[in-house]
Amino acid sequence: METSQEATKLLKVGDLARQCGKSARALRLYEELGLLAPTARSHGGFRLYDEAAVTRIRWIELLQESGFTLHQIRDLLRAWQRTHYGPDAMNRVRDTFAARLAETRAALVRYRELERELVGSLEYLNTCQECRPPRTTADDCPHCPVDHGVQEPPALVAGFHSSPAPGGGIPLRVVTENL
Amino acid sequence: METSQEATKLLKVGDLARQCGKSARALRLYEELGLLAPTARSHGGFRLYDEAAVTRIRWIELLQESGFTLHQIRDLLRAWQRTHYGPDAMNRVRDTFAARLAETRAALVRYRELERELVGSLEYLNTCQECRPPRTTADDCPHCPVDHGVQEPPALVAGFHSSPAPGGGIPLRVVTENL
DNA sequence: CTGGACCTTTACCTTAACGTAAGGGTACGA
DNA sequence: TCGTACCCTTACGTTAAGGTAAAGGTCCAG
Repeated sequence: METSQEATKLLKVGDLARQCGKSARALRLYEELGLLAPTARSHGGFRLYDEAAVTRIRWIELLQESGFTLHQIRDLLRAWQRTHYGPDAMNRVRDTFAARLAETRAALVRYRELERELVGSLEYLNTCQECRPPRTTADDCPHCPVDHGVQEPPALVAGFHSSPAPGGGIPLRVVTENL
Repeated sequence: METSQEATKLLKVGDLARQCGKSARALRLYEELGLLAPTARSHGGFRLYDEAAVTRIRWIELLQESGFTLHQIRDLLRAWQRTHYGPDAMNRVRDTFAARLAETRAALVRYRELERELVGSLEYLNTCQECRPPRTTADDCPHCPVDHGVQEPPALVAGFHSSPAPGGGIPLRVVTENL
């Protein structure tokens, strides 16, 4: 049963794809981008992967979820492979991670702000719920019986008013002499 | 000087674009998508905007930064405009914001995890810094003088090893009889 | 040795949010 | 009445990460 190679049964793209929850197309794309290579090809040209490929693909997925693009992952991989030839490449790897960390932290700040904005907007929309339809300013809702504590509409809500609906008709073609 | 209309000087796309830090193309796109409409057209067909357009654009920008797509913003706007005809549309607006809030919170969780991952990875890479080139496992770095406290490589680092460089040459075409 | 499942490459399609260019008209100061 | 800076529409290009199709070759169980 055992050939000259290891008997660790090799996988065809379809098998590998199923095992990783990816499409065969995706795996070929990864190869095209230099992220993944089959350990061998069958006599007839079929890609054959070993178990390490599974690890690699999971890793790619993880990095993708971390916000890296496939191209960045490729660069990262290339840099790592060049660590054989000096520490510069290693530094690039570390820098890339550091940059991503910075971006991640920036994203955290932004998302926290956004959360506050959304909560505020929802609060505003909810307090105004009984004035149907609710309007953005107190002026639009003059005899509103509720004394809602929220005064100025949150920024996310403030933009709704004004500006004609673009879907309307032909926008009036005003002859504005003396622009 | 004052025509029949308000004398609030109207802006041409270019002016508006400059004032909002957008391109004229973007503003036309917004119009095409139903997000923005000029209050009028000049005799010759030039778009003419009033100051409300600035507010609208800033709002669009804010929503975009909040993770909404332009199409979603359009839907939001349409729903709002239909609040005239019942509370259903209003509910859709509120639901949309609520959904976004949920997604935002999910993103916060993900990013917090990611931050930990990245910090861990950087820590790992830094402790291994003096073994040039650093390797992922202690085995790869046998006579490393440093007793680095970090043992197993973080997931983000673990995927570097193994798998041939796809850029290499023609991958060996092994005749694997008896697959 | 054959059928059907799977594989190969090549190549065009998709979505978002614009960029850029072409070909031509407009607004307005000098 | 220019000149020229700006505007109009139409339409194709771009990037990311694949999807999908076409035309054909391969693997292997029966």
